[in-house]
Amino acid sequence: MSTRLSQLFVRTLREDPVDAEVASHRLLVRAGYIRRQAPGIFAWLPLGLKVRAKIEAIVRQEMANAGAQEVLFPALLPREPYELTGRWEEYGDGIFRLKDRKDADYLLAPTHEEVFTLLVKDLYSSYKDLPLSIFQIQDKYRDEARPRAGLLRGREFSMKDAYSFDYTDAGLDVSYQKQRDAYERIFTRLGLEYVIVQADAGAMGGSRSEEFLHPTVVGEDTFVRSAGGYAANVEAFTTEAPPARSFEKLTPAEVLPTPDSPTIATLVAEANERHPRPDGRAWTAADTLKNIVLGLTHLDGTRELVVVGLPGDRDVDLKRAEVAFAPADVEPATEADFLAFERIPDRPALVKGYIGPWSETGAFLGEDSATGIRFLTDPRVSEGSGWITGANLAGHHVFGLVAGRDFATDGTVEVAEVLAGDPAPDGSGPVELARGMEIGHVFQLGRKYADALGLKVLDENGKLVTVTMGSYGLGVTRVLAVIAEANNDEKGLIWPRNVSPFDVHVVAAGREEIVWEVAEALVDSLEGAGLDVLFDDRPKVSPGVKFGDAELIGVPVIVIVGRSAAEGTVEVWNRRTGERTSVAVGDVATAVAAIG
RNA sequence: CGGGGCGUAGCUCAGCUUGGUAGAGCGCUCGGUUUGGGACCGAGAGGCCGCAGGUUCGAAUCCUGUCGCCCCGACCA
Repeated sequence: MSTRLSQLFVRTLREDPVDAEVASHRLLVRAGYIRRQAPGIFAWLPLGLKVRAKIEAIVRQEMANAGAQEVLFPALLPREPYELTGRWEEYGDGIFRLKDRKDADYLLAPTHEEVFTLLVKDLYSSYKDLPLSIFQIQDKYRDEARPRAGLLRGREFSMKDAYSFDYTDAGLDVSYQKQRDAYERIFTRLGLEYVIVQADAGAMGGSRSEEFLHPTVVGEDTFVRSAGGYAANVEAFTTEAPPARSFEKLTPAEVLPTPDSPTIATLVAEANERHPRPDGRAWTAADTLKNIVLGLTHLDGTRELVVVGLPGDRDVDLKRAEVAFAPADVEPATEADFLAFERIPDRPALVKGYIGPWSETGAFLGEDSATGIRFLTDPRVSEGSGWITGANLAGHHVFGLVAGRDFATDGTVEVAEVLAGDPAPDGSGPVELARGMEIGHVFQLGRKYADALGLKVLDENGKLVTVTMGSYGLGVTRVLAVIAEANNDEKGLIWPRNVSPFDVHVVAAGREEIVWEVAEALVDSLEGAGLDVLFDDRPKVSPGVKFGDAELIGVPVIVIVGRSAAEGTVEVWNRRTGERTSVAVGDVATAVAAIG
């Protein structure tokens, strides 16, 4: 096949579009792959569609390898299935809803678990039909609060979503592994670096969940990884508790005056000045126990105050807190929360800046304490660890307060921020923090949807069993953007060969008749060799413009037919390395094939 | 939802402070000259200056309101 640039529906832009910040967005628009229609919604031009189709082809091959069959659901769906699982409400403002002429509710599907489940229920009723894996490549619609970065977070995006159906947990493990393997092959073929991180399975009720993240500074997720191979989303990171220590040699706790020390920084300074450590080492923030009051809003609307205690050198990571307290909503306690607490009879006052689990009159925090406020601590607050913390008395802290001896907790909680250098929970060394973009997610859903929608089959014993499911998402248009993000330079895009819109970009540079004759013949022969050729045949366009467009469009191999055409040679230009070599016309196909 | 910025030609922008009825570059059309790194000359097409009120003899410009967009944050399977 070949396409003449003079005929291709495209217009490249000389300047960067003003609304594009990240490289992939900027370049895909500039090079004429996509055009914005509305925030987070894009039209696809021929170049963009060709790349998209190549990515889809790779995905389809690997889905077939994994034994999944392709189906296609509409993007426009009725309300009922989503009503059955509660997601019509749960999604809130996150979905596009619409009504038909009879005032019936519809939505543009944000994801398709429900209808996949219902279709299987419709067709299958025996264990003999399982396992089953089916998938589609379909557009999803989410009314994002803030679409950003072009294709990286859109309101309309293409996703490959696969679902597996098994009637045993062991079967689900096998199906899950097949998809997981397929993802590894897909991203490897696409040349995309990826890290598989443990994800939070949380509110979805699943048992196993892993995300494929592509490390990139424009990524939206923060994850951690260790040199020893541990990787996890920060939401899923767990902290190893130090071993319990004996209390025996520890000195008793002591209340000391610390006026004007409502913050950790002032407390540490004051402690070092007025109450230096007996061993001569300086107090640090990590020696203090910071007690943060959080306000939880439970699903039934009730409000609960919770205090979390964590080492003073760490802040609460609200994303981790959301996971820890799911499904409740979490926010720092508000003034209204403190006022409401004050109005409860027979409760001691919370002294801001001096809150702690212990007071001279007994336990202050915890379900069985004077306040009755639930008190959870970071795993580092292990039995036998000693702390400086608030004495619930303005201007006073208690020093040497020992967990398990002087105060008790209602349990541990993972809400502290993760810092670079923290030890990985599997002992594989200290972790580093990195940014990543989620490009795939494999997820053992378990029986949540099958339960809600009544998907059961008869097993070998003639008993009805609920099917267990997995869901496996891969953002096709996001992957396209991520590839563009990872493969460009200041001149434009540089596609990997197997997703490039064309195999080779032939540029005719020069006005001599011979240039055009040689170029035409070359295009024919490359086509004959099975290559998909983009031919810049524009007659009155200067070479500089053609070279610039070729670099912008990003086909990895460019062939320049120009001043040496008469001698039967052309230049083969490796877009990625910039290297240009003179090649006899007859050897071009071989030279092109040699460039990955 | 909070913070910041911006709406003038297809694109990137100037003009607004100090009101006088629309500009540049690129792109596009026609003619000619050019042709290995975004050429040049000449002639053109193209804008309800986001929208609605108001002030004024007169508003892109001043005032009020409104809508929209972009960026950062919150949120997000």
